[in-house]
Amino acid sequence: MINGEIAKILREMGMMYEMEDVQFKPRAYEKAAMAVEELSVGASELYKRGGKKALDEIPGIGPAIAAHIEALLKTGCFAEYRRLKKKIPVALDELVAVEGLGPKMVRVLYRELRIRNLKDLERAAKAGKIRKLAHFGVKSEEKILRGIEFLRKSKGRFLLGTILPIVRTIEERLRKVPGVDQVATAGSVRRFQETIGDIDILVTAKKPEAVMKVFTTMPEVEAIIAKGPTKSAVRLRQRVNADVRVLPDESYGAALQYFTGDKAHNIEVRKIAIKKGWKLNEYGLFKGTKLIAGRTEEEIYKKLGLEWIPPELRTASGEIEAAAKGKLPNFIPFGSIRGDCQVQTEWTDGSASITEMAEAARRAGLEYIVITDHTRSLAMTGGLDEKGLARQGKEIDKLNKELGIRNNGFRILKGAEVNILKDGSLDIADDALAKLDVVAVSVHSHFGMSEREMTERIIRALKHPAVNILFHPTGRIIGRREPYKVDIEKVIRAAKQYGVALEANSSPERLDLKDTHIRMAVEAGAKLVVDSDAHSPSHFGFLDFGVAQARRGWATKTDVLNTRPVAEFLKALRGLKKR
DNA sequence: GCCGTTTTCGGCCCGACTGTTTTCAGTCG
Repeated sequence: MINGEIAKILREMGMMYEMEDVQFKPRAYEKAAMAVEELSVGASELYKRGGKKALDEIPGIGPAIAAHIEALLKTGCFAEYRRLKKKIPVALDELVAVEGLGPKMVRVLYRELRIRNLKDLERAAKAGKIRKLAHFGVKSEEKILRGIEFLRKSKGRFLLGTILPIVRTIEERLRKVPGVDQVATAGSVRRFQETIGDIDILVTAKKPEAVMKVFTTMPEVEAIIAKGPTKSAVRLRQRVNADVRVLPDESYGAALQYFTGDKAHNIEVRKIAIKKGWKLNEYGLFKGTKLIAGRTEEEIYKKLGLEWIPPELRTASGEIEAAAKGKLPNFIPFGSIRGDCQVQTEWTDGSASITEMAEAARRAGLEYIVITDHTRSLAMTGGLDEKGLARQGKEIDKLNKELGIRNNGFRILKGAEVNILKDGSLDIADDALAKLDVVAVSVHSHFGMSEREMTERIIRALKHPAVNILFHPTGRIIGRREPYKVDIEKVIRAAKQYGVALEANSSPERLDLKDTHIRMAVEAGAKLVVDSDAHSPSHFGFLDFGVAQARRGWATKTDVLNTRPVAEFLKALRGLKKR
């Protein structure tokens, strides 16, 4: 059993205790689930090495949950889970995925209407049965139906952020198979799409049988869909399908090109081949029956008169024309972010201390971070007020003195993620904002405003002379929450006018601004920052997702302020205000 | 059920918002 599955069961335990009105256990299980999810090693590995004691030592996991995990690893279940599940036998994860539905409401729906899953829920809602329940009404019934519809739209797609670690593990495993030469994942994963449908892995190897055997017997495999000499397909426990294809060396580049897509891009590229009287398929570029390119992608694009096009750009939105003219811009390189502009700590809803986050950032190759804990009115995170910010500022000064020497000048900057209130004002007083290095603002409430109201609200905040960055400008959460209604073009123009940088948030479930908005911002001459929205030390790894998004938005290094060293970054940020 | 430079027992992050209600439970993150 893998960490994700253990975490899922622990999370479910928490929800079931919540339905039972048990105190404190829900939070304890929730925390334990998070702890397991964030482990950098497999829990089963940990258990194998150090037994139950090793599990107990994980912060957030004590003797009771360690015993549950032990049982999970040994038998796949444990008694308390079985007992609770029997009481309320519903597909909890499925039902609470509906926006606005939580464990308590699920309990009522089961007790009163015997609703066990999404199908039951939809049927009952459509029949008007839900509005008759106590504490439910027409509005909640409508909201449930809207929630189901939204879920259905995003169904079958997975966040790249959740899939990529699995992909890397599988790639590593295949690389170790004797006789294997090259391993790469194509498709939407290689294109760094926000969400992906399945995993396409390409392998060159002398003995395909060995690859297929390893691939179809991996621990992640739930079912084998197909197994042949050159192609196999499996369903993974994460409910995502994965294909592997074994190819001859001379076709590797052609297959990579063919399976990386997207469809529109491939059609355009193949049209160019046809115009030249050639044929392009997954085995190569052919003149008649003669293979003229196929070993690498570069030689295929070159033969077709194109610059090599980075995978994340292959969306048929101008990249082919630019590549034909040799005029692809110098996209912001991966790994070029020097400082992270959005970092939450345990002062609010982050999981680690300022020091831990700084050290993790330094290990990730960064030179500075901006601490941007939430402010006052975001009470659920324990948002900081002016006094809290002042105390945190002192702490940061102290840490900079200590760490500066030890860490070769690594800098921690003072910042905040200040709430934009309903009327566009900020929830922190001006004199406190003046003491910060970086003031970022964002919307966390009143998502239901009209487009005009929301746009005016945000622009009023941008006009505030202390504001440097607008965080997650559209508020979307991929697959879970639609963006709020806002005229993003107007916001971009206002950001440029008032000297505010726009965030390209790298968190795999936000990616906000999204690629098309980034391109609008770049074209409008507004400046950007790419940051991770880190809430725990491992989150600095998200930066690649944001950089990929920025590349797809045609951003170059100069468009992104935090590609600069700390002094230049601060100077550039201030410079925006003076223009 | 977890945790400990206030505690091995007694605390557990605090409040806004929504939709349902005539005073509040549930969700959000």
